[in-house]
Order: sequence, then C-alpha cells, then structure tokens
Amino acid sequence: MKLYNTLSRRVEEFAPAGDVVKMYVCGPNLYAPCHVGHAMSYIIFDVLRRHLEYRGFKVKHVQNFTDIEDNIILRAQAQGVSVQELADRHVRQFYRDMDSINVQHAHAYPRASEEIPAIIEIVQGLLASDHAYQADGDIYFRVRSKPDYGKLSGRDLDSLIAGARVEPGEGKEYPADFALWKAAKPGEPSWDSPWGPGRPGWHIECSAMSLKHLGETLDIHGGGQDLIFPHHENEIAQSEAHTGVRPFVRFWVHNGLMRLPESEEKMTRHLGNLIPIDEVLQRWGSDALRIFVLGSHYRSPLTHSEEALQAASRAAERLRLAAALEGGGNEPAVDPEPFRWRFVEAMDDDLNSAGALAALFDLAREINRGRDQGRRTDDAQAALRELSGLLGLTLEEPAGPDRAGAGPFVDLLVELRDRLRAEKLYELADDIRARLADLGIALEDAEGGTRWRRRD
RNA sequence: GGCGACGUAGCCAAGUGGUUAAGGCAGGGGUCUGCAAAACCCCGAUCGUGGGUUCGAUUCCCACCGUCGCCUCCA
Repeated sequence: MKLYNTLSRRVEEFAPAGDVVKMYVCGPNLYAPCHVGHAMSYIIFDVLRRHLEYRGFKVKHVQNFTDIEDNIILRAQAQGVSVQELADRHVRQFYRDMDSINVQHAHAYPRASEEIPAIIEIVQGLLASDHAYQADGDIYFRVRSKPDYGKLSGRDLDSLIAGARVEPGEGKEYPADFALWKAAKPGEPSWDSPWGPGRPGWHIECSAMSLKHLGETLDIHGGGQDLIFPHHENEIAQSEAHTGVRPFVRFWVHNGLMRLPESEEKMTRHLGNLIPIDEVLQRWGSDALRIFVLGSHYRSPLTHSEEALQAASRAAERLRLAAALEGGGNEPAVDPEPFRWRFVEAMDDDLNSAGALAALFDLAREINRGRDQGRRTDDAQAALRELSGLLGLTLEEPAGPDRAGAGPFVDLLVELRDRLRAEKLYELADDIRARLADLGIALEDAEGGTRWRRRD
C-alpha cells in the first residue's frame, strides 16, 4: 500500500523492512482522561493496523503511556493522590474508552515509569558519545551534535532560535538543547541514577520503549501532527545518536487534529476545549464516531460538530440496515467483489477511508436494490459486514444506556398498535407512532411485521 | 517573523490535466404504504479571487484573500 511519510513529505510505497510491521504509536499522557481528539488518532491507527493485517502483514503494535512528566506530577499533588494512583485511574479509563470505540489493543503498553533502567542506559550512552552533557544534575541532549537535526519538522537551528520561543534554560549550552534527565526537585517522584536522584525528560521514554519492544528501526511511528516538533524530532536525534542506526523510523505517520467549531483551535487538554469520549459515545455510538472520523482524510484537521455526528449517525444506520435486513430471493446474487475491490484500492491509497466508505455505501445501495428485485443478498451482506469491520464498524445498534429496559414496553405498545391497525383505528395507531417518535423510537410497518429502533 | 496545510453543491467530504467532479447528511419530486417510515428511482457544483503555463486546469506555477497547525505542554 501507499502511505504518506512526514519525513519525505511524499506518498511512498509501504512495506515492512522485515517480516513484521513494527508500529509504534504515541499514547496519552496520563494526567487526565482522553478526549475525542485522542479517539480520532487511535481510531486512525487502529484502521491502519487492521488494513495492514487484511493485506497480509503481521503487525506488532506498541503504544506507550506517559506517566512521568510535569503535568501529571502537578495534577497528582493538586488532588492529593500519588502519581501512580492518578496514572492507574486513567489507564483503566483508557482501556474502557478503547473498548467502547472498538480499538484493538496494542500488543504492549509500556509505561515510562517502568522503563527507567532502559532510559538510564541510553542517557549514559549519549553522555559517553558526547551527544549529551551534564549540568547541575540535569542532562541535556546536544542538538548541534546532530547535523541533520530538524529534518523531520523541516526547520534549521537558526530559525528555531530566531523564533525566540526557545527558552534559554539554566545550564543549557545552547537554547535548543533539550532535557534527557532532570534532577529531582523536592516532593517529586524520582529514581536513582548515576547523576543522583531524578526523572527522565519527556522525549527519551519513547526512544527507550520503542528500542526495547520493537528494535532499532521502526517501520511506522505514529501520532498527532502536534507531536512532529519537538517530540518526534527529538526522538530521532536521540535514537539515531544512541544506536548509530539510521533511520530510526522508516515511515512517520501523523494524523490531523480535531478542533471545535467555536474556537477553531485544536482540541487539547491544557486549553480545556475538549469533549470526553463517553459523551460522544452515549449520544451517537461508536459507529457514528468512526464514520465521522473516517469520512475525511486522516491527515486533514476535523471540526467536531453536532451536525456532522448526526449525519454520521444516520449514515451508520443506513449501513446497519442494509447489512441486517432480510429478504431477497433466489434471483442471481448480488456480487460484492467490485465493491471490495474499490474499498481495498482506496485503503491502499494512503488510507483513503472516505473513498472506502463511499464504496461501502454503494454496496449498501446495491444490496437494497437487489433485495427489492428478489435477488440473493447474503454474500453481499457478509461482505458489507466484513469490510465494515476493517473500519472497526460494528453495525450494531448503539446501546443507548439511558433507555435500557424500555424494550419490553415498546414491544407492548407496538403490539397494541398492531391490533388497533387491524381494527383500522388508524388515528390512535398513528398517535402512538408519533408519540414514540418523540421519545426517539422509530416504527416501520414492514411486510413481516412492525420493526422499531432507536433514533435521535 | 520562520516552516507547513487547507479553501470542492445548504452542511460534511473524496477525487482528477481533457468523456457524465465519489459518497454521506439535509432538501424537492416520484414508486411502495391505510398514512408514514425504511428502501428504490429522479433532481443540485462556472471546484476561494486574480493572473500564468498548456491545444486544454478544479487539478501544475505565482500573487492575493480567508482559515488552521507547528515553532511552548499537546493525539
């Protein structure tokens, strides 16, 4: 398949270097719960993984948790709990969120706090090779020791410094140097090291964890576009300086960011302009969220909106009904293969999920048409379910937990209404239908009997 | 200020140097239905503005306008 590589700024033909695709995706900082922006990113990499597997590649997927860092330490102190406790709480929430949006679990979820020895080893190596230096117990990476520093984000050191946003920093030799290890301050969690008690800087954890779990060269390293600089730039510098192996990553893949219509700024936790994952799920369901996300290209920014989710929700219903409704007959079967071909071709083209979805909707129409014509549709419906699954769609009705338990009562009303209709008491029957519609229950009088389903 | 991305029908959004510019949602008409719904059929785009390259550009180049991202924690 073809995949855009941030490093080359081009779409390239993708294949793993070995027999397994080594894929590392930057995970969340555990200082707060994830929001739909995270969901967007993890859905996209989930779909990338599913497609690679469909294409016959074996994928090893690793995602980290950041559980040492300024924000999480501050939050824990503010809430009067340990960093560990706060992190654990958000890890549990993370797994619930991933399950609810049908994201396949990674094969490993390393945590920074559990990889300290590996981190220390790398820092030692960088010190020994003069790529790093010590200043008051802090260790900094010497950015000027890497002539190609800036190659991922497309910037040179002069313009970085001229940008004036770089903090000169206490003991730094050079303003753009970044911390590998920070000396402990009072009250902070710390670990023993050859340089005294301290904790790792932010970027080094990913270098250590990817090296340990996947090796010196990754096939794919993913994350949001906001991580390109400085995080991923610094990872490259550290990792390549440490191992001497180039490239650290063969394909850098970055997703566009989600934003809110009011602010038109990206959604991010420190701005507080965010929407929790479960809020979207409870209202619209997982399939609607995925159709919303996958309906545009993964590298484009996406604006969160009620209208877009509403539209995606209706679209999900369309696919669900096409896959589920029975009928048809023994006329020649509907052939799903042309649609499968279109689907795969779109996905192969830099993960064009919008094009793949379009193929799915066309297949749905073909199924519906075939059913009207008395043709066999079971194979086509099976294909629709299978291909939907490659996008992580369940084609199941959203749970709607607030109405749980209402089912039997709706059944009762529907049954009573059917008797009214049999008596031709249409006014009453229509009134029941209208009142149920107000409550979010849609009725359909089909030949085999009345169907009902939830609808906003 | 530096680097980068985007601007396609009412809304969301693919895509292509040249036959009819995907798909979803919303809307209008029709078929079906007791009436609806679902489904099916039909209907909508001078592709931000102005130049340029070309036999021909929405697609390539330049300028401008607008929006956004990174340059600081960030998916």
